[in-house]
Amino acid sequence: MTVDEILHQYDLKNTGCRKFILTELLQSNAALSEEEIKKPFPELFDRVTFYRTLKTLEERGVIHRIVLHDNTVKYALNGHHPDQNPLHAHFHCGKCDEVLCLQGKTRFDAELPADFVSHEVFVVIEGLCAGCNHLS
Amino acid sequence: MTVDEILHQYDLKNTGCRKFILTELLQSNAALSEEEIKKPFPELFDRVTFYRTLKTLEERGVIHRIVLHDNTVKYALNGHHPDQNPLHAHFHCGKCDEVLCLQGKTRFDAELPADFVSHEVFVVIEGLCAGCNHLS
DNA sequence: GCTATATTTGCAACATTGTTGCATTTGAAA
DNA sequence: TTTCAAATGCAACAATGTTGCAAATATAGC
Repeated sequence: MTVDEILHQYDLKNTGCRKFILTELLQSNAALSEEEIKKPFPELFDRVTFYRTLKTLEERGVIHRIVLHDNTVKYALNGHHPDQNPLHAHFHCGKCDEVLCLQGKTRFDAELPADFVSHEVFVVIEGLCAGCNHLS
Repeated sequence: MTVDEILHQYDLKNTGCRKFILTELLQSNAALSEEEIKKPFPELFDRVTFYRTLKTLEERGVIHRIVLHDNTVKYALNGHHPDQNPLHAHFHCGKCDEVLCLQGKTRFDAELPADFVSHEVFVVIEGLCAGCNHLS
């Protein structure tokens, strides 16, 4: 799946900022913060353009936001197929700060109070990744 | 459990801002945002004092932060006994914005990649509470 | 390839929240 | 009552979120 194909599939114009963001996310298998995405060319696009482009990509379902417990935000591409799974689980390494999506492979149950309805469940696992775990 | 008892138990000075915040949290069975805590007396304490007091109370283990998927933060008292449970689950009503702690009553499993270690798990369930569910 | 048009972008400006330093005030122990 | 570490208020700054508007640009139709 190329960047151009993704943009076409979601009926989005092929603009510089979108191509840049999607290219960075495609190259990385970890989720990236706005700052991490910008890193190779910090001044290439205006702050506001970046902000609005990320918002658009999220609203159209191309990417999703991951909010960590320290209040920082990372972004990752959605799966190619529209994601029907209401359980969004991510792993955050407290040492190297890397964030991974845990697709499937997770299970969550909750007894909610009577008449409560659950729409989506967001899970963040804080811990150490394999690399950082070995170093310690 | 009174505010004074809590402060004494955690070996914290009995100051105005601390008493105010803990009183508000004790009265509410929902988690509260900084703004919601301040609501009755918005100008009673300086913004910075409020910020630092919340930080102190969190560091000392009196309260805990809940980071929602929309990036907002709420605060709630910890249980009286030091919380050893690494699973922190909360419910957020998307309509009335109320946040509840789900103590126990939740179960989470994840197959992490090899050699990954989990320390804490933060869960936020987005949905509708009983009241808002009935109205819709 | 050219034109028209809706969309995207950059800039300025402002809002909100997080954060630090420092001088003053205050809680509580002696 | 005195003393001192701790808490508070103020000023200031940083980071992030957000809006309005004019200029630039992607693409659909000719």
